[in-house]
Amino acid sequence: MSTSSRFAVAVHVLTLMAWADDEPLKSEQVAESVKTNPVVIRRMLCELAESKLVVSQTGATGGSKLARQPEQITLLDIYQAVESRGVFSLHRHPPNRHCPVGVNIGTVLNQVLDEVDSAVERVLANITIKDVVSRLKPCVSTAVSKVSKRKPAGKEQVLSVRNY
Amino acid sequence: MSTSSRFAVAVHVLTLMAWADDEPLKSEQVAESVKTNPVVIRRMLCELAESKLVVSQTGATGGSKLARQPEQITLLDIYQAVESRGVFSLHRHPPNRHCPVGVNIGTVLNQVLDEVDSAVERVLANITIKDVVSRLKPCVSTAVSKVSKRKPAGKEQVLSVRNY
DNA sequence: GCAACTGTAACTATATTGGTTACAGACGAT
DNA sequence: ATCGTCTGTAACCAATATAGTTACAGTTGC
Repeated sequence: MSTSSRFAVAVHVLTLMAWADDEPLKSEQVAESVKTNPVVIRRMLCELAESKLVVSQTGATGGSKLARQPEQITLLDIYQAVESRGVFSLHRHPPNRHCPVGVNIGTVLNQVLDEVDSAVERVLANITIKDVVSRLKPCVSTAVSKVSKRKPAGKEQVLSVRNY
Repeated sequence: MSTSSRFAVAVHVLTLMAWADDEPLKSEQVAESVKTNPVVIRRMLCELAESKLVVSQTGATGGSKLARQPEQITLLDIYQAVESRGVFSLHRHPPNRHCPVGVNIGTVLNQVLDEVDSAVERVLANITIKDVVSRLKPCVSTAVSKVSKRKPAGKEQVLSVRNY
């Protein structure tokens, strides 16, 4: 699966706005944090605006901010706004209609893929942008303050294979 | 997300083999059902063989068949064999390390993506190739036999938006 | 030995995403 | 009113991933 980073970037963008706390952000500023081109950000902001997750203002002193409170925006909202398709796809071209498996495998696969999508959506529906900001803050406090309030790191927490 | 059809095709292939019931299938035959090139199938069969899901024999009268019973092969096995990466990706390039959000959003996103992957895996782990074959058979019986044994279709079952 | 397979490399074609340039239109400041 | 600074959007290019194709060496049964 060649997954896109659209969801990751969208969460990043909305988190920035929650962080900025109602102060409108310019696409330039957002792009700087995401390290990409402002146009890429504006494109994504348009999609997010269509889904009523952000509001933008044109003109000088313009910018974008959240359309709702951070606790009222779930990751599912974001996922549906920027990831058009489900987690998996079916065959690029339909299989052989004259094969008993080929003619019906699509139906069964669709059932499976729907189950998978539902599972994904259940997870994402339970996390809000406010949650993301909360999860972010402990990291930031250790990064910013000299005297960390966190427990002095017993076992190093390995988060994931996925890395930058 | 540009999802690949690798998982769908792999399930299709293993379902064919379960259907064939221990009779080795040639890549040519499989390709005909999937409607693709035999080499594409052989490539996939190599991956599936590495994960010990199928066994192949070279030479004349060669072919491939399941390495285990259909009820001992889960869709998770297949998923892990052919889809290297998780459901989502992080940013293509790491975000700005000098931004409090940018520097730590990856950590939080990894947590979320791990939760999503786990949810997907829980679903797939509970479906075997035997289940797929079972789900397939009612469709085939209606397609093949003139007199369907199924209830005379009250409400048409809408399965999914996803279609061929 | 021969015919029919698999395994695999090398290449092309296609699709999707991300990045870039360019510019029209909105809007606040002066 | 016009000017500078934004957004919105089109058009295009680059990078990447997958699928499809051709070709051929190696294996195996007859």
